[in-house]
Amino acid sequence: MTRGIDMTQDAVGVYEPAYPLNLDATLSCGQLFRWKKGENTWQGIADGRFITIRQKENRLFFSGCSEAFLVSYLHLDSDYDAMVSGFCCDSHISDAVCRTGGLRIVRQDPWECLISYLCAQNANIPFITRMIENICQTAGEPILAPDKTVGYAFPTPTALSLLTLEEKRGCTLGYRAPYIHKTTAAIAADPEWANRIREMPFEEARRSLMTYPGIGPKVADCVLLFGFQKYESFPVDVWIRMIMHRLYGIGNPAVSLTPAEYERIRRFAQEHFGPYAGYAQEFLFAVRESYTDGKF
DNA sequence: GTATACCCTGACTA
DNA sequence: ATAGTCAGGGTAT
Repeated sequence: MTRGIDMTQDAVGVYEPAYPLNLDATLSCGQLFRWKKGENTWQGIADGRFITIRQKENRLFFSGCSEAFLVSYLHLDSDYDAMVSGFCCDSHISDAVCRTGGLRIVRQDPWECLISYLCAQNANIPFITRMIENICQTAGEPILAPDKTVGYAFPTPTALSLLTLEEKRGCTLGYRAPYIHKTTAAIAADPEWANRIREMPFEEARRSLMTYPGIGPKVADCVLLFGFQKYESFPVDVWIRMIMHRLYGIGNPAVSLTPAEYERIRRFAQEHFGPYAGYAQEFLFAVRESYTDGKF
């Protein structure tokens, strides 16, 4: 601003993170669904704006957002080494951290995060991406990128609540459509929902999220971790269960993931890794391909 | 409390 | 080519 440059629009900014960051790992690890990588540059829509980010050595070249937003979004305002050393309590997790150094849990918008992970149940990443894109095109505001291509912001709760159930089904949401329909209606009528949950202790926030239709333990844990920065959250999917069994002998991947089983695994992880268990989970997930050979 | 069928789509197999 | 199978999280019974 001081030099007449509008850093909130398409001017380019440069930022040198004070703590380690691996942008590729951060944006491609499956926590986000609206970023794609071009030549060397990541493009995405967040906070209702087109944003580009490129990492070169220890510098970030970005456009479309303020430096303050970038730092907050990528969680670059916290001491990485202090955080990571808190849960690097054994050789398995230390190995995963070394192999994916600089992975960050992005601060997502709670509302977008909640709907995204409601879509994510019983789906893979390409499918989830399609569902979210359909939602944005159907109910989101169009956004013109600097290169004149048109994208769509994630819709507000009100905008999404105005779609009929059938219009939501048209977004290839399948049986998730009624869940999203009801949950959206509840949230559109209750603007304070996120502030309330943010203030709650972890278990209470978790129970509160699980009262919304279609939100069970897994989706709730993802929303707490990615949308509310409750880093003790430890979402357990089939990958994490398999890894936890292999590395720590906890749980039994041969049977279906029952609620009791889910509970056992997450309690163990929260106890074992501590207040940043969710970060440990992301590192383990990031190296999951190492454990695909053989069966358990 | 716990097990099971079902919801829907896409990817894979026969 | 097309039918059948399966993965995946939440819910109702």
